[in-house]
Amino acid sequence: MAGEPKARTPNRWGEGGKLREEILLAAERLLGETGREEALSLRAVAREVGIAPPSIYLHFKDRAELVATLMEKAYGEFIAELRAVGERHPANDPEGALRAMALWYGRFALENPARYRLMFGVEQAVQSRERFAGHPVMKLIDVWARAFAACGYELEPDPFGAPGTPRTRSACVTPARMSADRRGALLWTGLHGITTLRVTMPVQQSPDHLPTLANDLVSALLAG
Amino acid sequence: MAGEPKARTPNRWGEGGKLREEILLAAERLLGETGREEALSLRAVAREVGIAPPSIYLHFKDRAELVATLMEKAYGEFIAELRAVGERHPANDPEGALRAMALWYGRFALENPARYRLMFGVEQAVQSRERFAGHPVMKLIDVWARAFAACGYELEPDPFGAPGTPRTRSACVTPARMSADRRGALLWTGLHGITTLRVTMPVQQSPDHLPTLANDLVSALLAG
DNA sequence: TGTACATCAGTGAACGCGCGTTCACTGATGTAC
DNA sequence: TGTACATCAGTGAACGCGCGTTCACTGATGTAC
Repeated sequence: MAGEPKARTPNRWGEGGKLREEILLAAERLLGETGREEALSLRAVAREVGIAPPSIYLHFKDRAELVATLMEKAYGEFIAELRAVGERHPANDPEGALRAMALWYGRFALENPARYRLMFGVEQAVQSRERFAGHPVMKLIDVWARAFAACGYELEPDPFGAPGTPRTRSACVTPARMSADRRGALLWTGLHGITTLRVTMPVQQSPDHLPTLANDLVSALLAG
Repeated sequence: MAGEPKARTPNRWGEGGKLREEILLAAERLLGETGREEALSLRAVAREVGIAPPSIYLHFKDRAELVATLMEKAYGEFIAELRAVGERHPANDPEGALRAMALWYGRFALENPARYRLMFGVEQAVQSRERFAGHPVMKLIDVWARAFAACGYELEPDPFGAPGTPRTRSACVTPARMSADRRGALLWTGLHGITTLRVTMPVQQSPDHLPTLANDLVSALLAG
């Protein structure tokens, strides 16, 4: 009935690592279907791969380690692609690059909601400052800041240096000219807001809604 | 050891409804602690109230109905309070009202993450158009649009009228002057992005970060 | 060329857990006659 | 004033489920002597 439940033959000696990849791929597949990391169970992954549940423990310490691995993979691929989108634009059109990146970000979030949630969902909240140092999300913040810097705005010296670094007052009150970092943060958070609300609420479904909002947002942040 | 496990005496005749309120309050309390609707179990609620799990079924058809009730309550209170924040401002300072509302929105999200998630979390995604008609979130969209209208921007005629209502081209491409509705949508999504990312990533924890970002966002949207 | 042993890849059965929900019930309070 | 009955508020025990994880194991492949 249910296909071949016990067809699997063990990998050869030294090829045990192949199963690790199979597990990761199956987990990504399931995540794409169910949408929520919390709904991803080891037993479901095992079923998807066609192995016994304990076999997963040959490659991952526990469920948490599997999820962490999925997350790192997702971050790595996402940031690399976002950067690539910007770099594909001619260097003399930094604003176009910014718009293209914003649009790609929005599209990715809408087309891959599960992956997006895996990275930026509340479940994945970074608890401690220590774990945040070196978190891949810092690379993302940097990508946005540099994209604005390319448009002529100034980078802050070291926005993530020592915690409690005193900031000048002009950086806390609305400054005469917002830094590239702050513009980047506003763009990112704005895009995040647009896309997560869009996933949640199917409001104003016209297909050009996302591009329009994203474009308006970039325009607002390129002004002044 | 564990207090009084069977102290409860039944309510009087006609006062069965009291338990319903107790259940809702206990569920809200638990939600505030655990943070995630999915982690809210009927059995945990029953424990919190001090009743047997089946007693919940005297007042709610099933788990889904309990959660739906919690959500409606949260929306009602949230929107009423947001409106009130705006109305407390003098009528000749609509921009100040807008800033106050934006700030209150951000504070609420950060201080009540569980309630916020209950309303705007991805788990609560509105599936169908039918269920969206009359959804409380439309009231929220309206509140923002009217707040911008008070600042002198034009309201769209009927943004949520018949689906597929043809829009003028100038409303889809970046228009010469953005409508109050679109400004409202950008502000809402921007605030949503700022706050959800803030909950997730404790980046740049300086206490005035949220006010500054929110203020910058409002400024950007009041320009032009 | 044989054989004992180590290592590898993977499994079957079981554990204890908390869950949503159903069922038949208990005991107090009201009502009809 | 009594009594049979209806209604109300709530319970105890059980159901079947899927879960993460542990345990002792199987059987094939390599290695030392």
